[in-house]
Amino acid sequence: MSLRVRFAPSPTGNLHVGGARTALFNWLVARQSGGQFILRIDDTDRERSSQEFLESILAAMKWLGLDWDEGPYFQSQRAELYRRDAERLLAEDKAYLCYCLPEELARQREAALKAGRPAVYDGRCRDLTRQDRERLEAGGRQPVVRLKVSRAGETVVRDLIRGGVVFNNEVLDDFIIVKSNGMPAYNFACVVDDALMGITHVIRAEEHLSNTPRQLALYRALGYAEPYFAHVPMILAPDRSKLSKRHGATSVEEYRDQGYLPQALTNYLALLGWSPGTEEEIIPQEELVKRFSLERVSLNPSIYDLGKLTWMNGHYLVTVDLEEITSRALPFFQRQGLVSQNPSPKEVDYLRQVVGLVRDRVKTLVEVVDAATYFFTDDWDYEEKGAGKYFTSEAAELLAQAGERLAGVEPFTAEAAEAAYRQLAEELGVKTPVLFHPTRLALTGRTMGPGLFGIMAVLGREKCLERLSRAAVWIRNAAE
RNA sequence: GACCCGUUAGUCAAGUGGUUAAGACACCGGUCUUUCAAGCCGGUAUCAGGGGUUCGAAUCCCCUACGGGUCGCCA
Repeated sequence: MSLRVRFAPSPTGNLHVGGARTALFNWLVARQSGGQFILRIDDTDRERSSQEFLESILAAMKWLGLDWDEGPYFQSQRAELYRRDAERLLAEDKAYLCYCLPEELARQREAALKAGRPAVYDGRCRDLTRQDRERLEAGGRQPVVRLKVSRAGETVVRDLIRGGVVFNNEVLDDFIIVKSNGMPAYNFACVVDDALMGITHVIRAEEHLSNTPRQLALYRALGYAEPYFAHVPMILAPDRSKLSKRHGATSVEEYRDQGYLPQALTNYLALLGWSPGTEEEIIPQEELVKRFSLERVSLNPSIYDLGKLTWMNGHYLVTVDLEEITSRALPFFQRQGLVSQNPSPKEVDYLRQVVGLVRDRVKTLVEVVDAATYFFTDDWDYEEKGAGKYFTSEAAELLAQAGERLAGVEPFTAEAAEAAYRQLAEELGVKTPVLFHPTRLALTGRTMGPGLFGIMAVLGREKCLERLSRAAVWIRNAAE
């Protein structure tokens, strides 16, 4: 039988980096084994689920290249399935109706916690008579369904990552499987779906490990085959707390919008909690598919390190096809109004040259834009410190001469411009930096950036001459 | 509080009884250079603590400490 795994987010928030990693691990296992990756939406919480979050999760999955073979299935549309199994459990006397009110339960729980007893439900509704039930229902109470759970013995969770995890069944109680509004509770819906969908490996975050004995009890009560489990460690914030908003971006879409590449996020996330066992760090998705294994997933939670992600992003920024980087960068330029909404092929070609020039000195697509604004607009000032240092009256003369020299360069290429510049420096008896620095400032307004002659070639002769003379004028004005 | 999982440098981590305890990010230095990066070369820094077991422990066992998770009619 082929392997079947699933990712089951609940649409109550955006796709979190932790969720994304869980999805990635599932996807890798499926792709590696030729099995199926199923997407299920756990939307039984009607209050908190929203269409907006659903779309955002789907978009993030697609952006990461995590395609699914089946689904998305929606738990909200599978009520019949849960009802059928709940009724079966009731009929087989493996479950019962409970009329306790949430407030009563909360009070009991609190008291138990305070007294140092395990906070388990005492099973007081287990033996309600028909008369009891009728009386309570007449009083307007809507029952929940609870599973009868034996508290004898122990339950062993066979986990592919941590081996057997033993739980004393004392910690269990008759937990709720159907809420009073008729919706299935998480553990129940999850087990019914996983079983009915033929899920063979449940790969999920470690926070679910403590829930697993409950789910196992359900598999057994329902007579369903148990899957393999693999609980992957959590991803923590730098202060070792749960990753949250106050630690910065947490959702995949935020990273996308901040100019991170899916290649980088995928690679980084794969290495958070998993290691190939070799010295490699840069492992693209296709390679991950071949190399990934649950056995090599680590047991300890890992801390999210934005710095390393950023480094990796910088790496992918220069190694991924220029064509792809350009098209990913385009919306960032458009957002700044530097490139039109429907760019002509000529504009795109220009953009490609610009991106090619600046991409190896920045880390994100946002930085690509920041590093390249002067290619698209003349609306900037000279960097103050640089102007003080390089825009001397002598420089004005040099820039004027450089302009004259550039005017005659044919064809106007980076190589030809450089040759002309070096020759000019020699003729004037100045060291090349003396000529280069003011030129860079004149052309870009900045003291740092890509190779000077590459800039010239992309900018074009006309623009260069214009900016050179503009700088010369500026210097003379400043001198007065 | 109870239960479960965990603990190798600031961070990600390799390591499965005998290693000079890999590698990467970050940091520091050097090199290259028209600038800034990148690249290249080099450096600082790690086995939570305590007991065992053993000729020998980062590796096996126990305790403590610390961190995380669960204990919801959230998922």
